[in-house]
Amino acid sequence: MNSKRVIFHVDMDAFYASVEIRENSDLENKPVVVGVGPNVEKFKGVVSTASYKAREYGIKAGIPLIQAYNKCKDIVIMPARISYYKEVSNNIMEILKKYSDKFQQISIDEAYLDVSKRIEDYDSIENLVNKIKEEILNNEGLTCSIGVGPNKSIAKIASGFKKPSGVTIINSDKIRKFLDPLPVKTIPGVGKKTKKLLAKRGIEKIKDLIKLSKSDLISLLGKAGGKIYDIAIGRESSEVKPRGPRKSLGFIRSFESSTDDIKKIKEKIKELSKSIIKKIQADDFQFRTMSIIIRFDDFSVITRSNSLTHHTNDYKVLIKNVIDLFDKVYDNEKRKIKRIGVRVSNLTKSSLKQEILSKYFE
DNA sequence: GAAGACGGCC
DNA sequence: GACGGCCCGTCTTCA
Repeated sequence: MNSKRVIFHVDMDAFYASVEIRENSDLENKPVVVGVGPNVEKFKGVVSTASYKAREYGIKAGIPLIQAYNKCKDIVIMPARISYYKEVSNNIMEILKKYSDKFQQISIDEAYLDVSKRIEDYDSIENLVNKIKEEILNNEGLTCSIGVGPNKSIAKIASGFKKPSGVTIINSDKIRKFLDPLPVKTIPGVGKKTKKLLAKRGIEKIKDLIKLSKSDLISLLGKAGGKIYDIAIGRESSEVKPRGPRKSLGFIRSFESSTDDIKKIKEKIKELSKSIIKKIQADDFQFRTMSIIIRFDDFSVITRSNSLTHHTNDYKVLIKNVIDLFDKVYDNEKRKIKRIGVRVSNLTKSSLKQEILSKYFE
């Protein structure tokens, strides 16, 4: 019996920015930034993805566009075209599926491949990695980084180790050598907040982290602590499994400047609701829970939600509930609103019941 | 179970 | 100081 797995994590390099550069060769080697927000031309918004050239100036995902501009006056800002990036993504995911026994898409530009059955030795890993990189480059003109490891977490950390267009292969006997010196932040699930919490206790590297027991970490970080521990000791063992159906769907939009104009806000809520219904119906979903998300100009956020007893995909039902939720909140609020969102959850496929029933009657 | 806050990702 | 989301999933809390 050989239960040793070989997992690939494939991660596209600066995906959105790379697609834009592919579409326009003038942008090559320029500090390109894909921006999202209410008016990216006027620097109202944030960086979604920065090209590697832009990163040399300290520009990275999440920072305000105006900050990015201040770091480099030559930046080229491209508004995000998510639906187009999704098309490109689909092409890439089809390539990756072909080369895997089990496949799991994680996000628009990331996936896990379980390739255990296709691998006999180190050389065959290298061959497979190169084949995948080559096909993506030839077909789509894009580069990716690939991490290889005995489990998903190590593969993921490895793919981020050398970028862009990197390949990092971690054999089972090199796990400690690889993980020990890495900062805790490289562990998936450890963000700014967890990093800070650990730093207070002098824990900065993964080798510091594994000095604690699993129960120490759980009492410190809650349930997440257990997962983080397993990853740190190299024993995370979750399966590569196909992505399930989505659990929620929402749209969120910022105003160019904060507003308390109720009419304008409700107009936006209707717009967002309409988009949701359109998408929900196209994908043949129904929902049972509806939420609004409000961000005020002081950056505080509140969400309010409401569940029905049955599923629906009706616009009227959504808009009524969502406007009610908004009215309830905004009655006693004087703060201006910067961003508003609508979200539906508790989704089911409309046709699912029929499918199950028809199976019984076959 | 429902609701709401929160964290992480590109 | 500036500030997103064709952004979602999960954790926590309370009933």
